[in-house]
Amino acid sequence: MSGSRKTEENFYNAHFNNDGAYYKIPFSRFFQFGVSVDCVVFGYEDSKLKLLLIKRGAEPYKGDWALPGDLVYPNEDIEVAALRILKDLTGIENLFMEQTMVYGKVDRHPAGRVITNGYYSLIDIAQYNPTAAGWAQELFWVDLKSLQHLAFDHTQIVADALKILQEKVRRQPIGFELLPQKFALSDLQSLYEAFLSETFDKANFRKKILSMKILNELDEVQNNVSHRPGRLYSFNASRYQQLSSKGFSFEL
Amino acid sequence: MSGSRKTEENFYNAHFNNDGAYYKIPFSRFFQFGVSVDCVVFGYEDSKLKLLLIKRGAEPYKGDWALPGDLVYPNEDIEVAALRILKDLTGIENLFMEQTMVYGKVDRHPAGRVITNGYYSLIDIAQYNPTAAGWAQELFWVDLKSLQHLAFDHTQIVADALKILQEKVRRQPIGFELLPQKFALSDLQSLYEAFLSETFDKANFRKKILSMKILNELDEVQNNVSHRPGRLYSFNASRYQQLSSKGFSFEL
DNA sequence: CCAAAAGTGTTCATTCTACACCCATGG
DNA sequence: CCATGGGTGTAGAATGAACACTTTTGG
Repeated sequence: MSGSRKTEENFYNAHFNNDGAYYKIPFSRFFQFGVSVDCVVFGYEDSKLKLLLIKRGAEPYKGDWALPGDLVYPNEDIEVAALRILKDLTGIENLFMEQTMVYGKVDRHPAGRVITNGYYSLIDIAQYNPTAAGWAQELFWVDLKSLQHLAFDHTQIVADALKILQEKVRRQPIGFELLPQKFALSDLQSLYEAFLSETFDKANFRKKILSMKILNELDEVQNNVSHRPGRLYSFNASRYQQLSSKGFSFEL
Repeated sequence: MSGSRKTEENFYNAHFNNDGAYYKIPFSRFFQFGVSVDCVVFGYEDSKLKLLLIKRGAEPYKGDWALPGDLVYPNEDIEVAALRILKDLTGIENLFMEQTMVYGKVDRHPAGRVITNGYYSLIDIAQYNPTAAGWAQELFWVDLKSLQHLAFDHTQIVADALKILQEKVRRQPIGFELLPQKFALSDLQSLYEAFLSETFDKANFRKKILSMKILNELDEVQNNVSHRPGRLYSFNASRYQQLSSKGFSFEL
C-alpha cells in the first residue's frame, strides 16, 4: 500500500459504506489481518511428479490433508516465514522457494481474515527426508495425478503453482533441481515428460538439450540397468549463468 | 495459511524465540497485519510507455510521488479493493487488473506491519481521463524511461511489474489494450518496440502478426498523416479465444 | 541371439532474418 | 517530384519434426 492517512488522532478517512462519503475510522481497525504462507513442495521420484502434504493435527480442518502452511509472525519477513514454517512442519530446510500468488478472499479462513502467500519449491525426493513435526500429524508424498480435495483453498493454490511452474520449467533450467547431481539424458527427458504431460522425440530432445551446452559430460555411465547404460551428465550452473548473461535463454 | 492451532483458550503454540521451544501465544497477536494494494497502471501515448503516479497528500511520504495504493478494508476482497482504491484515487474504473507479487518486509511501512499486493493494468491513455481524488493531491502520467525514486518500496514494485508484463506481453495479446479500437500495424509495432525496448523488422513483424489471424482487416485507413495512409485493423478477441482453445499460442 | 534402451544421421518442412524493392499520399 | 512511411517478395539460414538405423549392454 501506501495510503495511510494517519491523522494525529489516529483516525483514517475511508468510505466503508457504499454511499461514497468518507468516515473517520480508527486506524487500528485496518490492522486486523492475519498473514500466512502455504508451501507447495514438488518432488520427483519413479518418473512421477509428487506433492508434499501433511495431515493437519490442528483446527480448523483437523485431520484433513493440506499444504504445509502456517501464520506469519508479526515481526517476521514473509520469505523467512516460508522457510521457517516448512522446517517446523516437515524438517526440510535449505531449499529455494519462490512466491506464486496471494489468496485473500474474505471468507477463506474460518478463524478470521487471513490472507495467504503461496510459495513453491522443487526437490529431488531422494535427497531429503521430511518427517511430520510441529502440529503436522502425518506427512505424505502424493502423486499429483491422484490428488484429492485439500483443506482451505489449497486445491486452488496447488493448481496455480503447477501452472506457474509448468511455464517456468520451460524457460528456465529449474528442472535439474529434481534430479540427482548425475543423471542420464533419458532421466531428464522423463522428468520433462512427467512435468509437462507431453512426450518428446528422443533424438530431438537430446539434440536440443546438448546444443545448449549447459551440461557437463561425465566419464560415468548408469549402472544396474539391464540394457546399454546411458552416459551421465551434470548441470553446469555457472556456464548457464554465463550464457544467459549473454542473451541465451533456455527454452524447452 | 492454514495452520491455525486455535485452542479453546484462544492460544496458539508457536516458537517466537530461536530456542526451538514452543510458547503459548495469544491468537490475537497474529492478527496485527495491515494489507494494502498498490496499482501499477501502465499507459501508452506518443509511442511511449507511461506510468500513472499520484502525489501523496497523506502521511507517510506526504508530497512524494507514489503508486495509487491504499489499505484494504477488513471485510473486503483484495481484488475488489484494488479496483476500489484505484477508483477512489484516480477516478479510473472498469479495467482489468492482475496480481504481480506481494511485498512483506517487516519495515517496509513506517506506520506498522503492512504487506502490500502489487496489481497491474494496461490502458490506452486516450480512452481514460484520470483525475486526482481522495487523498491524492495530484496525478501524473510519467514516462517510464525517466522514473524518479518513489515512496515506500514502490520503485521495486514497478520494476517487478514491468518485468512480469514484458514476459506476458510476448505470450498473450494484451498489448492491444493499450491501443485504440482501430489501429495501423505500425502503431502496433511501435507499441511493442516501446514495451520491449527492441526493434523489429517491419516486413517480418507484419507477416508474423497477420499470420496469426487474430486481427480484423477494416475498410478504413489512417487519416491526417502526411504519407501513404496505413490500413486499420481491430483485434478479434473471440477469434483469439477460439484459436487458443485449439492450441494456438500468441508469441511475439 | 534377443530385448531394450542408448545414441546418431538424414530428410523434409517450417519458420526466421535480412534486405531490396515498389506503392500511395501530402506538400 | 520528393520525402515519408506503407506494403510485399524472395533467398538463404536456422530450426523443428519424423523416422530409420546402428550400438551396447544384460540375460
